[in-house]
Amino acid sequence: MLTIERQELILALLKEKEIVSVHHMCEETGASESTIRRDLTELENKQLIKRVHGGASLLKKKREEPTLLEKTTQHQQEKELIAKKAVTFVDDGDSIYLDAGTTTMSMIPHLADKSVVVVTNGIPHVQLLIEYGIETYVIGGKAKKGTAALIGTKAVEAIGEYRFDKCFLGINGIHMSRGFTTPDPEEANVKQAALRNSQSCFVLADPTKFGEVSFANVANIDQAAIITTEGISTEQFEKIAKLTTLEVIPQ
Amino acid sequence: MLTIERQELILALLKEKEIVSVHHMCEETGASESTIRRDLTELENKQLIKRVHGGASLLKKKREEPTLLEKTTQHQQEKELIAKKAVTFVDDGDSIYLDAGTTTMSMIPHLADKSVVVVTNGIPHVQLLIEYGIETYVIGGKAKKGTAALIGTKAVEAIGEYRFDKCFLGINGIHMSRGFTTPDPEEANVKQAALRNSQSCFVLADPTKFGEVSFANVANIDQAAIITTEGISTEQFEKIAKLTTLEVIPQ
DNA sequence: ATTTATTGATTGAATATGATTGACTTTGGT
DNA sequence: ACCAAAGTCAATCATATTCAATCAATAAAT
Repeated sequence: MLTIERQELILALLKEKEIVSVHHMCEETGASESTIRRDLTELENKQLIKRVHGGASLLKKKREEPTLLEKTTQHQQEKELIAKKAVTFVDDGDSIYLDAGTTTMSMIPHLADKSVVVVTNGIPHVQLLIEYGIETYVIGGKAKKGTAALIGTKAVEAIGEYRFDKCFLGINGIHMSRGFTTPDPEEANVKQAALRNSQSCFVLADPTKFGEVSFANVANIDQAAIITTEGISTEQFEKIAKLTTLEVIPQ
Repeated sequence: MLTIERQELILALLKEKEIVSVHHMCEETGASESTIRRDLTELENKQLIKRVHGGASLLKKKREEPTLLEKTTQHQQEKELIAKKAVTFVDDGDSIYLDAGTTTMSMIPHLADKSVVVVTNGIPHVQLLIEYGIETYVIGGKAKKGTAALIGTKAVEAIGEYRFDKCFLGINGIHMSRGFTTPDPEEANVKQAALRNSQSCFVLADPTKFGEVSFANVANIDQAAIITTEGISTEQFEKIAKLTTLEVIPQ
C-alpha cells in the first residue's frame, strides 16, 4: 500500500471515530507500528491531526466553518428562519447585495440553487459563497476588527460601482421615528450606500431589535422592507406595517 | 501499444481508483517501469495527474478530503521557513501588499508584532490578519472559485489606489528568460498591479518553481527579489543571482 | 543511410519500511 | 503515595522499494 493511500485511510478512520489507536491503524492498514507512527508525525506536522498517547485524534479544521451555521441555539434558529424567508424574495438572475453579519450569512446555503450574482462586504460570507458555487464580488475597504466587515470610504465608493436588484441588511435598531440604526457610523455609511444603489431593500432583524435605537442612523423606517419572526407586539406591528412592508414569520 | 493508448489507460485506471501504483500500471499496460515513469512525468507536466511516491493520483475534481491533504502535503515546513524569512524584510510602519496564497498567509502570524498596514486580495488572509490585530485593507473584485482570491479589473483598479513599501507575491513559475509566470491571467494582472505600486517586491517560492514556466506572464526575473529554500541547483543560483536578489534559506 | 522517437535495462541516490533499543507514560495493585 | 508491569514512544539501523538519469537496442521517419 502506498504511503499516501495509508495516510488517507488513517484520516478516513479518524473521520469515523474521534480517536483511533495506533494498534487499530496497524490492523487496518497492515503496516507496522513504526510506519504508522511516522505517518502520524507527518500528518501532525501538516496540522491535520493531533496525536494523543496511544493514537491520534482529528484536529478540527478551519474549513468546517459550516458548523457555525448549524448552531442550534434559539437565536440561531430564528436567524435561520429569517434567512430562509429572505431568500424567497430572490429571483433567478438577480444581482444582490449581502450585508455583513450572521443573519445574512445564513441566507447563503439557500441561495445555492438560484443563479444570482452576489456582492458583499462580509469576509466570512465570501468563503461560504464560493463553497456554494455562487458568483461573488467583494467590495474593497478596511476590514473591521472583530467581524472583518469591510467599511470606510473605499467600501462606500466600491458599492457605488454596482447596481443591485435587491439588498439584504442586518440591523441593530428599528424604531418608528428614528428608523434603522446601527452602532458603528462607518458601517452605517456602507449600509446607506447599499440602500442607495439597490432597487428594493430588505432588513433582516429578530424581534428584539424593535423599539431599539442605536448610535448611527442608517435610514428611515419606510426605506426598506423588514423581515422578522413572531414576538413583536401587535400594536408595533400595526404602526410599522402602515409605513413599510413587514414580513412576520410564524414560529 | 501506442504511447497515447497507454497514457489513456493510465488515466482510466486513475478514474477508477483514486491512487494507482506504478507496479499496477506496469501489469495493466504490459510496459516496463521506465516507460510508465516517463508517462507519469508527461501526464504530470500536463497537469492531469499528481505523482506520489510509488504511484500517481488523479488531480482535479473530488473536492473532498484529498485536496485538503494535497494542499498541505507539500512543503508545509518550507513555506513556513520562507514566510518567516520574508517577514524579516518588513520594517515597522511599512505598508505592505500580501498576495493571495498559502505561503504569504504563513507570514501573517510573524507580522503580528510589527506595526504595519496590510492590503491583500486573499480572503482567508483577512480573517487571520484581523485575528492578529493587524490593520487590514481589502481590495475589491471578483472572488475566484477555489482559492477565493480577488481578481478582475476592479481588483486591479483598487490596487492602483494604494502605494506599498513592499509587496509579497506567490508565484508558480520562475524562469531565467520567461521571468515570473502563473496559470491564471487574471491573477497575473493583479500581481502586476501590485508590483507597479510597490517600492520593493518579493516573490516567495519553493525550489520546485524554478525552471518552470506557467501560462500567464507576470514580470521579468529582475523585477522582484526571490525568497526560497535550499534545493535550487547552484548553477541556476549563479545565473539568477546576477539578475536579482536571491535569498536562499538553508534547511 | 541517417536521424529521431520509443523502449527496457541498469545504476546510484533517495525514500519508505520493519525490527530493535532504551526512555518515557500509563495502569493497577499494594 | 509508591512501585512494578505493561504499553507507548522517538531514535536508530539495515533492508527493501522507488526514483531519476543514463545507456544501448529497436522501430519509425526522413
